Amino acid sequence: MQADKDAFRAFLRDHNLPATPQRLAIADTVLGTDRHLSAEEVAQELKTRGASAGTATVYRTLEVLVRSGLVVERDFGEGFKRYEAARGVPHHEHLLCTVCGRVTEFRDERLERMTTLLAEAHDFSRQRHRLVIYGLCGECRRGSGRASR
Amino acid sequence: MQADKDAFRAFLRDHNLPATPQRLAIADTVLGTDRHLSAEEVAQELKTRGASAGTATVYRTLEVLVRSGLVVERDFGEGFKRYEAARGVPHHEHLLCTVCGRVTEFRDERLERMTTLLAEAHDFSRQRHRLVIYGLCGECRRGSGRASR
DNA sequence: ATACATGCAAACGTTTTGCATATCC
DNA sequence: GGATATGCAAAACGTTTGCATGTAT
Repeated sequence: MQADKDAFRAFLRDHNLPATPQRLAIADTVLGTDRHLSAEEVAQELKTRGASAGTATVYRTLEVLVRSGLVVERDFGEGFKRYEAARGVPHHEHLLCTVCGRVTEFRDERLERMTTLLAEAHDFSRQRHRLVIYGLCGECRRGSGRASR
Repeated sequence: MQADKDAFRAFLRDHNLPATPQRLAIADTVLGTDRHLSAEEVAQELKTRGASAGTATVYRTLEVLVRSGLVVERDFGEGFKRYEAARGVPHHEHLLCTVCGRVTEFRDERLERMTTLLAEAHDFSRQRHRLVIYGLCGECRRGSGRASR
């Protein structure tokens, strides 16, 4: 993910966008975790590490990160969006624990093919798809619950 | 769908909920179409047919309809929710045209099974899943576009 | 009669925007 | 120095809630 951080600096440079401390801190936060953070969580995380940025800056920087391709925006129907480091990983699906909110990723080739075929069967040309499986993660099922994430 | 409307009246009766004209009009609107309406579209549709209801009433009635099981709430990540007549149809997936917003449904048994297996493979116990395939519907691909839906 | 629904307007949580000020290059 | 970012507060968006009033049974 150091590579990603460098890539972000390069992106900023290439687009004549100032590399401000806020931008770099936000990028560090999002690119340095495999969690799927909400904008609010990003802001909190910043404070934890001593940095900090106004809400507007957080949103605006997340937008830049998404444009750079280094971060992907996700909507799991929770009423807010989450942001995930792209890590050059191709498309994948998500499992969302309905108790603790933990997000797990997985990739399945069959699914990729199926969605294309299913779309065609209904006279659609597939652009992308999104699968979220809601359920209980192992920890929560076993009652060894934790607060969140 | 007349059956559904009757079922809603029965639901109201059984739960000692007054069958107000607003509730019946909203139920008629949602149960009488196979479209996936947003709350705002429901309100507009009401006006079109001479009826009308305040925003709060629309939302509150949609909630009752969902509780009755006659309507299902959907979130396709568009920033708002849509409401779909359940029609006794079991779970199904959705195709969403990214140009005109048209929603098409389909059912696939393999997918049902796959999601359960995929969840298990990741130590999750599946509760439900949501698959949305985004793409171009036939009409929009052929350029015979239409305004919305 | 009485419990419940309605409509309005205010509150909500998330995200966006306007603008004066501060910062990067 | 000049373009661009920041932070704040206000607005926007879909949705929810409080409350005075109206209505179904």
